[in-house]
This record gives sequence, C-alpha cells and structure tokens, in this order.
Amino acid sequence: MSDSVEEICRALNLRVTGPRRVIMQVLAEATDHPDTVELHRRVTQIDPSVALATVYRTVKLLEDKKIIERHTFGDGRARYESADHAHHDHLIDVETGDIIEFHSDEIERLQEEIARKHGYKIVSHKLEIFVAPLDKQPKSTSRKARKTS
Amino acid sequence: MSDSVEEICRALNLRVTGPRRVIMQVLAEATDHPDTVELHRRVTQIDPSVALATVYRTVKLLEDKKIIERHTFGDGRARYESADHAHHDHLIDVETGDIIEFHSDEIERLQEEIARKHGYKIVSHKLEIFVAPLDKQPKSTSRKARKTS
DNA sequence: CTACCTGCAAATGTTTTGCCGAGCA
DNA sequence: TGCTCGGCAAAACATTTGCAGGTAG
Repeated sequence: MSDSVEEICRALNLRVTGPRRVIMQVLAEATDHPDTVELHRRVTQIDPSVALATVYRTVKLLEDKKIIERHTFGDGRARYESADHAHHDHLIDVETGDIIEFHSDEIERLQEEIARKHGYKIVSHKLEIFVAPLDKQPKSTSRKARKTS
Repeated sequence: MSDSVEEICRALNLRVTGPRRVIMQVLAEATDHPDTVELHRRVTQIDPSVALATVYRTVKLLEDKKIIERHTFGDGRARYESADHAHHDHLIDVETGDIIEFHSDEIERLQEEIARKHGYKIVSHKLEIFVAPLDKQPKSTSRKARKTS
C-alpha cells in the first residue's frame, strides 16, 4: 500500500474515485487492524458522504486482489490490514485486546514441511496466539473483553 | 466428550434435558467440524422439536466450559468440534473444503518461546494452514470454493 | 457516451434475546 | 415447588445486493 492510489487502481483496472482514494488512504495509514465499521468511521472523518456499503465493497475488492489482508480474531467482524508489509502472525492479548505482530521463519518452515508431508502445498496460513501478561494471575473465568474503542 | 452426558452436566452444574442429551450426542459423534445450522439439522433428525436457538445456547455453554472448541475458518459461521481429543491444528484444502487435523510439538514449543519473549503466556492458539493438492497446477486466479455441503 | 461506481435502503445470513410456558432436581 | 430450560419469534449485528442516478475515462 506504499504505492499511490492511482498506481494501484491502474494495476487493478479500477477507476480512481473519491471514495476509493479516501478508503485506500485510511487503510495505508492504519497501524492497527480496524474492522469495516471503524474504517468507515475514519473515512467519514475525511469525507462524510462515503457510504458504509462502499467501504464493504472496496475492502472486498482489495482483499480479492491481495492488497489487504482480512482477519477475524474470533469475534464476529472482519478486520483488515494492508498486505505490503512482510508476512507476519499475531499475538492477541486477551485482557486488553492489544495485537502484537511477530514472525518466525522456523514455524513457517515447519508448516511447509507438514503440508508437504500431507501431499499439499501452502496457499496461505494464519497463526493467532491468544495470550495473557506473564505477571498477572490466571483469572478463573474472566469476562471477555469486548470493545476497545 | 467421551464421558456421558449426565457426567458432563453434573460437572458443569447443568440440568440433564432432552435437547442437551441429543445435542451433546451429536457433537460427540461428529468427526467433522459442523456449523450450528448443520448441528441443528443433525439434532432434528433425532428430535425434530429442538429449536435452533437451543443449539446456539448449548453450543455456547459448552464452548465456555471448554467442552468443545469453536473455529471460524474464514467464512461467516462458527464451526465446532469436541475438545476431548488431544490439541491439534488444521490444514484446510481450499479446493475441496476438506479439513485435516495435525499436531506439531515443535511448532507449539516455538509458540511458547515467542509468547514468553514478548512477556506473555499462552492462553490458547489457532493455526490454520490453507493448502492445495501438490499435483495440481497453480491456477492464476481460481474462483474460491465456497460450500462443500 | 458507456461502463463502472456509489448512496440508499432493503435483503440476507448468523447469532442473540425476551417472553412465558414446561420440565428437571 | 422453584429455578432452570427451551420453543418461538423478534431483535441485533455484520455483510450483501438491487436499483437508479452519477461520473471517470
């Protein structure tokens, strides 16, 4: 997503429109993993006329074209991040909802090995580790932390 | 889920009822990863009077109590499997929707290491590898295989 | 000018919930 | 008998889609 909106659209055979300009800009600037409603919130701060449906449409377009990545992290909504960074997986702090990115060549290698052993090649993969701070006591049945907003 | 419905309910302080009996039986017998609607379909073959809402309620109950595990695998719905087997992760064949279970101590160990390095302990984790058969040619932009049902 | 886009609202698909009668312990 | 359950239908969400007017190329 470091390329200009114009470049990306040209490459994908898409028209450069106002809404797309804003949505792609917001995605490029995001350092977190916003869901579609949050994206729309940010987009409408720049251009209030953009509809939620357009965000959904654009986001799906970009996901199909591998420009962004979709995650789910257990809760209902889909969350997105631009895919231009190197591949990485996620640590999710179940107490705060914080998301830490990490990468392990070693794990990736083992995955390849496992897939090959089963007669497959990897198309993509997703590793999410749900964690809690080391210093905290394990709470018996802590309520699920919903919204961070 | 190898324990009897009675045992499980007693352990969880839940009443043994007809619907629960059937739902837990279906879950115990499932060797795949059915979603809630599919579970309801199977349950109503045994007792047609059980409502979908009850399946949702029971399934959430059992998930909270760690009797079953919930997965999402990208598509909208939640899918379940009983949690009494040893922990494992999943290989998902993107062409057929087939799900293969696997386990790697080595990967698990690396995960622990990564979490610790970041100051966390693991609560749970989820590794999904989306794969395609080795013998097939990589199709440029293959349509996504949706429903296997 | 034409095909692609978009806002709007309605439709869909999934999961949750209120109500109240019914059944387990 | 009391408190939990469960069926039913409506609500609550997240996402998709039909349509009709707008606009990039």
